[in-house]
Amino acid sequence: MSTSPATEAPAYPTLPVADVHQVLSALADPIRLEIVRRLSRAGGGPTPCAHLYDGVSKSTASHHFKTLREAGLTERSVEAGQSCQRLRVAEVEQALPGILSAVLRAADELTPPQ
Amino acid sequence: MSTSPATEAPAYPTLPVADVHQVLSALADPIRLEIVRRLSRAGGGPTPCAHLYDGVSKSTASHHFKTLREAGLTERSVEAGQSCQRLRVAEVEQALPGILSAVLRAADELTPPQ
DNA sequence: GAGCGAGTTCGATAGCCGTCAAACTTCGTC
DNA sequence: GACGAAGTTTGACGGCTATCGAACTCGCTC
Repeated sequence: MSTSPATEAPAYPTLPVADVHQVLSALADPIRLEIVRRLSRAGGGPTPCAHLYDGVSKSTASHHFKTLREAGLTERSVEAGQSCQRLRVAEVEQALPGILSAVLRAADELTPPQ
Repeated sequence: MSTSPATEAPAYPTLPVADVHQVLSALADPIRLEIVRRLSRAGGGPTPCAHLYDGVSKSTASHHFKTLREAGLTERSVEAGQSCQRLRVAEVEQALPGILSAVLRAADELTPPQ
């Protein structure tokens, strides 16, 4: 049944940062970690989905976006008609201090950005 | 074939600290993270296997020990006839600075020790 | 409003992972 | 040497998860 709100849709809810297990699971997947890296490099602003992944299908990427969102690592927004993801740096840092920055640093040492 | 060294057995080889993906996967499992927490609380010394887990069978625990060892997080030794595990704090800190300490801190906030 | 492009959802599938019991190994002890 | 305790390995099983194509939805644009 289509509710189709006439005013505005909050789209997808932003969830609280999950516990350490769920966050580590989310970051442990190479594709998801790469998404997080690109979001981080984008400076914390909303980034269009299409810029965040390579080598997997759209449906797979969408699944990973959902996983990251459910872990509270990202949130979704819509900018000029296209779906964007944003890394919730401050919220994650507050909930799980030091983890995100340490993981991003380690990933950069493994495979430096370009 | 049993080589049975007369001098001393290095038992199981200590592996290098694995990449960030494998380490995060190892730490993402609740039972393994609890093992790591107990090893950390033991002050970096070798700790008998039996003190490191509850609620799972010996074989499952042994499987988790192996996973941690393969990620380079722990190493095995034998003290007075019983098998012990040791958390490789310094090695992990050097390979992946900040990750282990941040994860342990987050775990302590989730469920404080006793 | 017809068409299009970008994302998401839906099934379906294959592989991985956590779990256990049972068998085996290796100690130490009687 | 026989027994027992502590760990490990093996084999099997169930559930979770990453993946894809196809169908669907939602905004734009013409």
